[in-house]
Amino acid sequence: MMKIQELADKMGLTIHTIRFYEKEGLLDDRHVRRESNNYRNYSEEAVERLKLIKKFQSIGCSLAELKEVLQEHDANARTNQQIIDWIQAKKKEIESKKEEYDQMLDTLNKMLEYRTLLMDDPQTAQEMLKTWHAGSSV
Amino acid sequence: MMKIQELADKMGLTIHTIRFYEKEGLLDDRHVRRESNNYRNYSEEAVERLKLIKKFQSIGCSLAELKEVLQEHDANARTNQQIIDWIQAKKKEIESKKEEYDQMLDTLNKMLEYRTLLMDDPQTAQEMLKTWHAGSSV
DNA sequence: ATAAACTATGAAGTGAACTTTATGGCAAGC
DNA sequence: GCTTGCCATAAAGTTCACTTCATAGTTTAT
Repeated sequence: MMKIQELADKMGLTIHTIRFYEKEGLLDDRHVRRESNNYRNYSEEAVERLKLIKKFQSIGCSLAELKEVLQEHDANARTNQQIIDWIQAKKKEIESKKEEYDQMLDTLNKMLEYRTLLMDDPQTAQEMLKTWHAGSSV
Repeated sequence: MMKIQELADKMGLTIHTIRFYEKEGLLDDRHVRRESNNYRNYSEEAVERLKLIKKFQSIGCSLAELKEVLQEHDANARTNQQIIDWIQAKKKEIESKKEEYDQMLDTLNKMLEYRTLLMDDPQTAQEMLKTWHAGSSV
């Protein structure tokens, strides 16, 4: 049984964040109870809960999504196949975000190519601009 | 010379966004002037300006960063070498974000491996859990 | 002439995940 | 018994890039 600051230190969170999670319904009375003085009192399960929250955050879950996932986790409501499907959907989500970054990198590489050429061979660089039809420089 | 809705249509933006950009200092009187009725009047330079804004947004620039970049662009204040350095810094920024996503994918792949095994060979999956020391399931 | 459509302004709202502020009740040490 | 420090709550603030709202002046079409 520990108080909020102890849990915060243990988990590398602030006490504000922990209270915030509780307000958002990510913790319930398996994790927090009140002492006679109204102070919050956390069980070991709270530690595991916060680890789980961190794990799901680390795979790109929003708190809203996390709340759903945790509710189903608590209720043991999903079959293994459903979980597999969910993981694969999450993978696609992240892969498509990665592709966005790849496009940014493509653009940046083109800019870099142009700028590098501009140092070494300004004439050819000029040609490049026309080819690209890149109106306002790069 | 065009009015705001025409520019918005041409650029695929809303009139609100265009006014917002002006308020943020991304457009100046080379791009917008006022008619006698106080309506905004946009030049062709405005079109180019918005294209430039879109280009920089597409490589992951915030509006704040964009503002800086545009000011220096307007003043012709950066050498080619400085621009090259900037592009490379931007690339690193984006690559590190990509790495975060790679880590998420790693985790998801491990989860998937475990869950798949759990369907095919529950016993071995149990072993896996112990090896991972993954406290609260995966 | 009147309604519809476009323009203007400033302020407030959105969403996500916290953080900060304001205010005040307990507790531990000296 | 007084200060220091931890605990409590509710509400507001933060960041970003817009969007929405409320209100009102202007222009165009019928």
